[in-house]
Amino acid sequence: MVQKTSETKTKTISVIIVEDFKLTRVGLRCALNANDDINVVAEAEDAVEGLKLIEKHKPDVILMDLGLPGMNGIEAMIKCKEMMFDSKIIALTSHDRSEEVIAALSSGASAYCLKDIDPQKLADVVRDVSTGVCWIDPMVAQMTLNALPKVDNIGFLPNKSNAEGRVPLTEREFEVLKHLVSGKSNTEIAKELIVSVHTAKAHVCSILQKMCVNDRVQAAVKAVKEGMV
Amino acid sequence: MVQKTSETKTKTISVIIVEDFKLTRVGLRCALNANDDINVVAEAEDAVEGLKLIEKHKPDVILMDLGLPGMNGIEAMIKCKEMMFDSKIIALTSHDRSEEVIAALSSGASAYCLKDIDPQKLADVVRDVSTGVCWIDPMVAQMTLNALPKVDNIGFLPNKSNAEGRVPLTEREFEVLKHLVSGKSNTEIAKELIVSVHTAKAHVCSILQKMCVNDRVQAAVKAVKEGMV
DNA sequence: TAATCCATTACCCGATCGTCTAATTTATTG
DNA sequence: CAATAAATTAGACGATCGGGTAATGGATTA
Repeated sequence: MVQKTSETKTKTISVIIVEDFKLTRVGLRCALNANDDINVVAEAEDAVEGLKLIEKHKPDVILMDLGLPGMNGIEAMIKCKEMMFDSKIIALTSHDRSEEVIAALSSGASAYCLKDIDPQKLADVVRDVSTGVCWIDPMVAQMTLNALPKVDNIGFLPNKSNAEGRVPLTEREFEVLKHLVSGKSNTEIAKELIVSVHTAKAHVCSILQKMCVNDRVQAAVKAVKEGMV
Repeated sequence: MVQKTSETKTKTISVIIVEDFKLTRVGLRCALNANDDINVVAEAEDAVEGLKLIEKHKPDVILMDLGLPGMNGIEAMIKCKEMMFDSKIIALTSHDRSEEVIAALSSGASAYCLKDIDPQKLADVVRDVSTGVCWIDPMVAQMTLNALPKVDNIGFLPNKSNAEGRVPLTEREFEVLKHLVSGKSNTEIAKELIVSVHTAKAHVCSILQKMCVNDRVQAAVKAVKEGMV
């Protein structure tokens, strides 16, 4: 039994595998289940089935093959992000085409692994990703970094009033924020959370103050840009 | 003595630390040298000294603080990349400003760590990065991924009912959209563009329809996510 | 136990929003 | 020239928003 080195949490990480090749699927499951802190809770051989299982199990991590029949992995990830779980997605493929890598990572994947990855390394990635880390395979890391907008700005003075005075949102407020970002009105948010409109408004007000913005549009934009949701 | 889990190489990873705070420097060195596969070969307290040491030792991995006195970490990394060693750089900072993260990663860093990282985790990152992995701290992972060009813009998805049925915005509408994304009210937008509120409202209405959204929040989020602004 | 934070609900009020209809002017294109 | 699209302005409507203030119950913490 293999143990983690750095992580100290003991919580089991639930994983769903979406992969069309049965053999690969079995391989992935075995490799991951060999770790007692990782538990493969379901498997799917296509995106549609995968999405159902994801909605049902709300796993911590999703292993998503990109070359799926029918709906491909990219589309699946986009739909996956529309459902509002915070499952982390690992894109798994044998391709190293730049467009596919960028497409995957910009569509919801937090990690990109090539299929020749060492099984034990994959387990490490699953752990990393479950904590929110972005992990990109060496073979495609450079092309990904190259795709980032270049910054000519050599104006980096430590004027960060940002991280300092930041007041953290409560869990409930985060829920509200997610709905807010999706464009819901206070009434709709209230309906979603099964509370009164007054409550929703109160949360929104609190969010605006904590995020130091004047209205919900600024809050939504800031949330998206800073990856809060 | 801590051992790696996944990696099987036995080669020692040489590391150079560039960090102005002596205390942090000592902490980093101790944390890393506690691993027998990692060897801190040199330390510098500013970028100039760091570059000299890097040229001399050609380390596998460079731990680069971004907030250095004099030449900052970003500049140092750019100069570092001009020398053509394949040293991998880990940007180390306590800031989580989006611009700084993107700047670092697009200027040569393969990894971005916040300084509150678990020391043992940092050793894992050093190992990962030495193999070419791109590793990004959970706190800033999402904002980095958001900075990648969107799928729609790279035409990965062949179907795209989106790109086809999409009605293009006029120039004026784009102007309005930018202000809208920045959280301005119709009145403020009107003032900016030196038109009446009615005009601003008309444009916004038109934008909402063309973008197939119900309100300005959805428009703003969509605009940001799709990199329209 | 007292204090504090959070979630919840409620009411009020002015400001803003989104949609509608309708009109004028300018520019471009057929 | 005629037609079309874009930009502009206007008034009016109901819906929604954001900011106050205030109260209650539950949970956690000092």
